[in-house]
Amino acid sequence: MKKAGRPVIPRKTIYRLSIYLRCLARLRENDIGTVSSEALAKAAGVKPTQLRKDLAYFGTFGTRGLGYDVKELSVKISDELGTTSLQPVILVGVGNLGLALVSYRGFEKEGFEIVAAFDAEPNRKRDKQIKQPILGMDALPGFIREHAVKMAILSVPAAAAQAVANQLIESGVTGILNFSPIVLAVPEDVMVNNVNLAIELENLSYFIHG
Amino acid sequence: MKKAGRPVIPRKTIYRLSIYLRCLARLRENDIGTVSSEALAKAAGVKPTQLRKDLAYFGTFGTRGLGYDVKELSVKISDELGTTSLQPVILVGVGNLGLALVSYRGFEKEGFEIVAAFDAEPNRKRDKQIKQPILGMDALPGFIREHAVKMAILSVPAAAAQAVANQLIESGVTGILNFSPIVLAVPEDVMVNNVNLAIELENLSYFIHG
DNA sequence: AAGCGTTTGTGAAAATATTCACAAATTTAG
DNA sequence: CTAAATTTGTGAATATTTTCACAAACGCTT
Repeated sequence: MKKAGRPVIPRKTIYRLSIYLRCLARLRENDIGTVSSEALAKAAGVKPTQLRKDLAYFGTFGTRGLGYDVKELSVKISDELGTTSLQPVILVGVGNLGLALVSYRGFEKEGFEIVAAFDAEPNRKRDKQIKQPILGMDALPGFIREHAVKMAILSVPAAAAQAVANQLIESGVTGILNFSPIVLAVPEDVMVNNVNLAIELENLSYFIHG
Repeated sequence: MKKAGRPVIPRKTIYRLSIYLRCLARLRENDIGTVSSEALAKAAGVKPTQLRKDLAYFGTFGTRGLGYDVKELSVKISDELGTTSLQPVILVGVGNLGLALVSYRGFEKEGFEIVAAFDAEPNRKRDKQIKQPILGMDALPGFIREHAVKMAILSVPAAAAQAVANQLIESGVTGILNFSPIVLAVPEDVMVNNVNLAIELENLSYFIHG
């Protein structure tokens, strides 16, 4: 969470930048060259002023009276997010969900590649063939160090999550996308993003019923 | 997002209530009868004052000098979230991810049941047997109305997402858990929770590299 | 029952985030 | 070239969320 030198960009803004990037990609597919903050904001589901403020955190890219160049803005946001180079990612916990995530196409399209998967039972019979190797947990530390892996997807059962997270961190992982339904305790310099599907549903449930 | 009810509880608080509920469940499993806001907050990864403020939105449940009764607080939060009764949920889009979600055990444990799945190609060969029926899209409106389904999980390709969402809404769905990587346009009274895995990774990537 | 130590509940303050309002810059039309 | 029409960028104003600070309430011990 340290960002020496440059302005510190709020986490929420970073989230929205990712959304803008996707909207821009669609505009590009439709051969649209320029877009106003109003149009882009609408596509992203935010207010135009918010979009402009978000961009203002790291530069000024628009042309007054005209809008933004779609291609240029894409590149600038991409640069800022650091998504220009392919990131190696590993996945730990090849159960139901893990198996689906490994073969999820959405990742590679966005510059991430799951290079290997790990599981306590690597040889267990699984419903699906995947192109990545499934390795045992003993191979984890070596692999992380050897391939300089910084990011991991954690989809192990709740009971094992903290222990596995500790292993990951000790071996050098600093970013964890956590699908386990527990709150991980991690050092300050390690970033955890939680995705808890049950909570998302519960949340929906609340707001639709009152 | 508008809430006509008397106690307007922020969305973020609702999120955290779900987290507290899970922490309390673990305390219960360990036969712990009471817990202080400090201990519970630590388990949930928040500050004690935030926990107390969150609870204050809908009541006062603690005993000064002692803390909270684990069982009682669980019930109170559960009541507030409305998770006490089993909610029927449908899933649309039985691809890679959809298939995993249908068989994900985390949902039922939390009071949700995926009662049916729908897909444009219901009879396509799939890697996995599931207990729910996979129906064609033509059966969607009828099913929703007949079973009074209010919540849906949307895991169709981006290109189809908006059209399917429209169908869902027209048939009576008011809460959508959206896994498609696009921003859905929906009426005010429909709630959408987005889960975008690529964005989560991108977000991580940003914060670990700086 | 009185005093001590603990922990809640909550107004007030601080920190963040969003929205407004409008000048400045630029395009487009005539 | 000039004027009208857009649309950005941003300081100021709001709104929201988090944190602080501390009185009040309770259990426990003696």
